[in-house]
Amino acid sequence: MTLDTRTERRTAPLSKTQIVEAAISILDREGEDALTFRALATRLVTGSGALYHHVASKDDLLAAATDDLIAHVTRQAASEATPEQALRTLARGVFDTLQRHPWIGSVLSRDPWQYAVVRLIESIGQQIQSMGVPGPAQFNAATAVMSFILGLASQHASRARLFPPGADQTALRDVALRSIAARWMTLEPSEHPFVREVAKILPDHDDREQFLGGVDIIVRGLRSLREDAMDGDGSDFCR
Amino acid sequence: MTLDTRTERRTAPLSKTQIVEAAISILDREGEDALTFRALATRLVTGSGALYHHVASKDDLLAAATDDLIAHVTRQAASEATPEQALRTLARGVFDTLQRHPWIGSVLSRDPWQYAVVRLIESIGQQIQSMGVPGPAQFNAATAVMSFILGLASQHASRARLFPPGADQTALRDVALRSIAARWMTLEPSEHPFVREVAKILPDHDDREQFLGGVDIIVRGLRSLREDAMDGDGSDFCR
DNA sequence: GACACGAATGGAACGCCGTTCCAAGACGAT
DNA sequence: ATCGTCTTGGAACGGCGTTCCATTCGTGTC
Repeated sequence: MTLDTRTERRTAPLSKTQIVEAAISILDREGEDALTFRALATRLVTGSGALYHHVASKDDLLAAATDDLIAHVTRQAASEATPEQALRTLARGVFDTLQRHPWIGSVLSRDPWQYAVVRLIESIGQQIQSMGVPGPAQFNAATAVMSFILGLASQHASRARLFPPGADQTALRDVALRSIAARWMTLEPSEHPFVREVAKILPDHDDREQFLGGVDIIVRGLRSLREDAMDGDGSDFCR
Repeated sequence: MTLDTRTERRTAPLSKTQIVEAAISILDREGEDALTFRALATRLVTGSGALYHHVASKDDLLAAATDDLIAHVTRQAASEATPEQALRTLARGVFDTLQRHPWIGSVLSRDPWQYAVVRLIESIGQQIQSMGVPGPAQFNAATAVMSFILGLASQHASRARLFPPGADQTALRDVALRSIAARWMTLEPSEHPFVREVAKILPDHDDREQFLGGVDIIVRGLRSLREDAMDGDGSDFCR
């Protein structure tokens, strides 16, 4: 018997870029959980099986989408005057990209060897080299910065899981922070002096400022590392 | 009609601690993916439905398991002489715990407001206060350290996903690192000078040393922060 | 001691997922 | 025109977290 219910075949062929773009759009507009091969197939007016001819797996798809966006960030950082500036630009760029596409956080922290991460390490490492961090410490320093960024990434990822896109993000964030601060205030005071102190300023804090504050601490640490190395060379400026 | 196939009811009652312990044991011995409510029910000789009377969801279960283990780490750090020592002990403790129970990494990075994370922030924050970091910067500093630790956590989590437990971990790690280094060496040299340099030392590096190196950088940054604040008080020692 | 009733139990069922399979169309080379 | 290869898309598979619910146990009340 013939299947007369079979739908028409598409005329224009599918392509990986096309699929990746559709995936990014779904992720941005409907959140991480909304990206399924069924949903993607519906949006591209095809079947889920067809997608597997262009994309090896869901992880492959997510890695490709993430790499697209991270590549854009590292390109920006490459054109800064001083290495410290470049490092800050890179950090800011990652922050803003995570803000706009928070699902990237999940992907970045899923596999530290994916190309998007290699891109970031390369970019960070080049700046650390130019900063004059001594050779053997360069790798440590670069991975420390990378770890810090990945930590940020996972925070953004769970923020996105908490409030999927659509609603007024800033309002939701405000409510959520207030409720967390309230919960923290109910904790045993003698065991949680710090957290209870923090709870007071939590609702008013600025994520971005806080992140850049962290970057500043690390940059200071790197400077200190370099100066200690220079001390060894007899170039102690403080004497 | 009566169902004669129905199995016997258990005599000793279930409890949340019992369930959490069984979950930890499965996670440690068979890996993250092996923990399913079906597997857990089989191991505890019960049905999956019964578990939901003691545990709200899988996330709840994972959070409870993680909190158990993290609480142990923060308790250790609390009894150190100097705050810098305590910070290092905390970091070392987290590292070693992640090494033994790498699935914790996934859980920690899933939800930054779970109690295990609050425990860590409190512990970090107390040390940062004693270090004399100026008030307004304390929160930034604590979350920076937390971010760094979460970054480490996510790296461990994906290591665990890469090689589920059972096999010879160190041998597998060695092979994996060598293959990654080899892949990095095939990258376009002009665009990846740093990563290709790193590839040479990658197979021989020590994760733990590297992590502690990162902690050192951050501690240096914190010292620098404190000294700048003291400068403002006229206590500049370098003049 | 009989009874009622809430809590605990455990197995079946639901809805969804990523992935695989494969019959059927499209199309270039011969 | 015919064949072989690549692409398509829908159905099917196995497994997941979770929900549902008939059954059973333990306990307080009369």
